[in-house]
Amino acid sequence: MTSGKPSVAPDVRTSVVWFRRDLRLSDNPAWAAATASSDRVVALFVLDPRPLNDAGNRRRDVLISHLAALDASLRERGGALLVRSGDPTKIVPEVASETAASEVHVNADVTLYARQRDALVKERLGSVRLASHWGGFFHAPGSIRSASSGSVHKVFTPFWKVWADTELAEWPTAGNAEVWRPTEGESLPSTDGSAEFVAGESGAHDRLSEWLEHVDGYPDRRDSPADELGTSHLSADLRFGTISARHVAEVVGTATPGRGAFVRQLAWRDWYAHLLFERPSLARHAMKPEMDQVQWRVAPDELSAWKLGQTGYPIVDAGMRQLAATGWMHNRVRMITASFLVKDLLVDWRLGEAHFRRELVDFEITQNVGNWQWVAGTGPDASPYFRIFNPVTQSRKFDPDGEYIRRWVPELAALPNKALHAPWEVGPLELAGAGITLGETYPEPMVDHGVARQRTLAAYAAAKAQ
DNA sequence: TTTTGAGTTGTTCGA
DNA sequence: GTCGAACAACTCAAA
Repeated sequence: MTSGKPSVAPDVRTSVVWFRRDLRLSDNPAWAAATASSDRVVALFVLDPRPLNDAGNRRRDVLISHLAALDASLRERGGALLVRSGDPTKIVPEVASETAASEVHVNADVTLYARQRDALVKERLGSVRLASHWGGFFHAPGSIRSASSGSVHKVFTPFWKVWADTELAEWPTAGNAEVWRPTEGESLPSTDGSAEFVAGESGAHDRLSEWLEHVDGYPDRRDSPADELGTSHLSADLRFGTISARHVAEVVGTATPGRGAFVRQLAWRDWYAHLLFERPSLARHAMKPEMDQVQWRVAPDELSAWKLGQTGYPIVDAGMRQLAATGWMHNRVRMITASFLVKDLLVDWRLGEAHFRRELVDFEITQNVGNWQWVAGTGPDASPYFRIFNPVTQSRKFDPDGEYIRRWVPELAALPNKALHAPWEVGPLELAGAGITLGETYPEPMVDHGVARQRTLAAYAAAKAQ
């Protein structure tokens, strides 16, 4: 042993658990395996500037809050979280060496960046074993395959049938290793303290309990953006791994139609992870090459108006403002706003994906890319390209009382429901009665939907003809 | 190998 | 107001 390392009794077996997006101790295969196979474990988190730079401040703050909660849980067990900043491919082997660890345990991630990073860490660890587990999904990426092709299903429904019929892989059971922090490490960066939620896995479990009281209403309420209890609000917890998808699915079960419908959505989450794991190119490219040939419009001002919630279509603006204000947007409205960017403005879906990537607290690349490609009609089992959402029809159907629009576009609040979804359709007198002047207090619609629709159909048809 | 059935979330048009 | 067809044919999965 070289000098400078802490002297460690040779019969003490040490493991490092390198946390990434699995910020929990229960139901965590990497943590369980390490605590079962070792005498003591070091809990490490590396603040890696590269993915952090992709994140907006809000997601960064949520991450830090969850890390603080993880640290608190570890302190209850007599240890603490070791935090280091920098390049994990250097830091992880350093920590393994400093602690004389014989194993490093991780839960794997599907992204290309994560896979290349982990491969390099494995190489640099030398004789220290990198033990990789899957903890973030119900079924591990790559484990569900089509019987006929041997690869991932290209259509969701057959994937889902196999997914539901496949027995769960067994996860390791946790042991009693001591939680050890060898050095003080760095302290966590500060947040602006505005996060008004209970962080960590206890918060996540509370949110699941709350959801269990409403999940039976899911099929009827999931599409109402004004309804705070219509969806689970668990997306960010799944993304940070403060709760496991497997635990959620097992607790919810399939005993009622609402429960079955909700668990089916977790299968969608697994499917997009399977797809991106098998085909990393989906992060940037359409499933079929010709769909990459759509001549997208270059329209920075229109993209900017969309981001700001100033398109003149109230439901679109409500959604974009909810995103800007909270880092979250209701699923139905994600579809409407995304469809508006791609199919009304004919702007490249990747630009919308990049905006959501920065803004969403629950951003996860597999889900973001999968869903944007679904809306754009470019991905596997996507919406057909000629299916173009009408933002006014969607608004009247899913926000009939205008509650969601009034919440996020308050300058329109005085309009009666009949006029709220398409204010340009009513006369200036009625607008004036509500204190509105189009083009001044609220924008004129950026595009005529009928015209935009024809433009998009033509652009996609031209791409397909190539 | 061939056949058959099926496919998240829609919109528009005309009878 | 309600209904069915067209959108556009295609690919995938499994028997």
